[in-house]
Amino acid sequence: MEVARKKQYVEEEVIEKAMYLFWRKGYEITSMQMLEKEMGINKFSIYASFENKDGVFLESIKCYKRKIMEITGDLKVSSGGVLAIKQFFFDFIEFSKESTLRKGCLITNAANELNEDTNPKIIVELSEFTNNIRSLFAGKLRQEENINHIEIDEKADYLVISMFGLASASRVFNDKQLHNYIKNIFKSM
Amino acid sequence: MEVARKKQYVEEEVIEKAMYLFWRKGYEITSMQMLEKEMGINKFSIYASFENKDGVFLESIKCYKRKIMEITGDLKVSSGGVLAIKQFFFDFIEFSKESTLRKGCLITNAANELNEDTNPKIIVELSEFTNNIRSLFAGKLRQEENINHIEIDEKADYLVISMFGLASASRVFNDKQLHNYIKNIFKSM
DNA sequence: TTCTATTCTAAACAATCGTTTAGTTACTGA
DNA sequence: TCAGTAACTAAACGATTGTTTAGAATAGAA
Repeated sequence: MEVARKKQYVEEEVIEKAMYLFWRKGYEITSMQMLEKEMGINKFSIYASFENKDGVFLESIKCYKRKIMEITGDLKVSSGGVLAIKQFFFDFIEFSKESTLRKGCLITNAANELNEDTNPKIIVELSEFTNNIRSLFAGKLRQEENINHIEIDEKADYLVISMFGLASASRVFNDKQLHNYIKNIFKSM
Repeated sequence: MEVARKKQYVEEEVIEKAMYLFWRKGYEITSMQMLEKEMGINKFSIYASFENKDGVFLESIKCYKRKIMEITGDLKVSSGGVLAIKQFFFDFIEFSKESTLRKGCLITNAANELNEDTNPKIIVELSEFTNNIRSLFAGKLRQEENINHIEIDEKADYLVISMFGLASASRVFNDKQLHNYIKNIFKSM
């Protein structure tokens, strides 16, 4: 492929802007027109770089995953067991904050928009995300001394669903309620 | 107002059909064209009875509330304290079942679709629903003997958010995971 | 039966949806 | 310097969005 005119944008940069738009508005409401304005590039360029709307969304999910991994980065190396997970929960709801309105979690929001016509590629991306979080939690739980190994999978599942619920609830409930919720999640752990 | 030609449909009946469509598809995806087909009446009749799309959705939410009240009806009269709430959680996820696909909760789904342009009337309807559930749970908790009265509000809040999370999670996780989740919710109660 | 009020059908409305394309601009290798 | 190629702008595509409207059908009152 020969070199001609250079791209006037960096794909990693414009997809981050798209990601935040999808996050705030949701998949359905977000239109190509809005993406055009938010990403600061022409529709032609969007289609050239990402194929179509679903392509932009898929890359947005991957971008979101990278952001989450920045938070969970500490989680992987540090010790702390269950308490480290609890701290991640607090970090996670702070991460979803935007002025007064909460955006929840891009993944959770997308999961709640699912229907029988949803692009299978998107479904795969979503379930991969929950699998990653699950094994991350399971790894942390194994640091605990007094834990039955059979219980680890169950507890990890419980924590993943709790986090899913927390993300969803964070769109409607206030800080005090959410902190109280986290406190209760870990009461039985 | 004089009587002329009679309505060929019952509003309570067609709104129930609309409610199930919104529940399955979500607010944004559901179009007037789809509503026309599902409700079995012409667009003109829909607008005559419910003003506009938001009007149909608002009535659908009220219809959904009535359905939920049928489940919680037992909850109000019977005793059983926390255990009664737990049973309601199980009933609730069964209620959201539809063949293999789960529809979650109409209210929760709508809450997850919220953005800064959402019709305020819809937001009011949603928060009223959570308030009703909260006071229902608080009433049940007061049946428990060994409970601090200051704790009741906190625990009721915790249960409401857990139910919200359960509804949201039920769209992605399987029966076994959800039952495990419910078990863990009540472990600390 | 005739008049009038209401509900029906069906077509049309402007606006927007996701996507494509024609034509211009900008860069590079020869 | 200039031909070749990729990226740009901007307009257009058909389909569908929520909403409205013109005209036919139907009912009860006079």
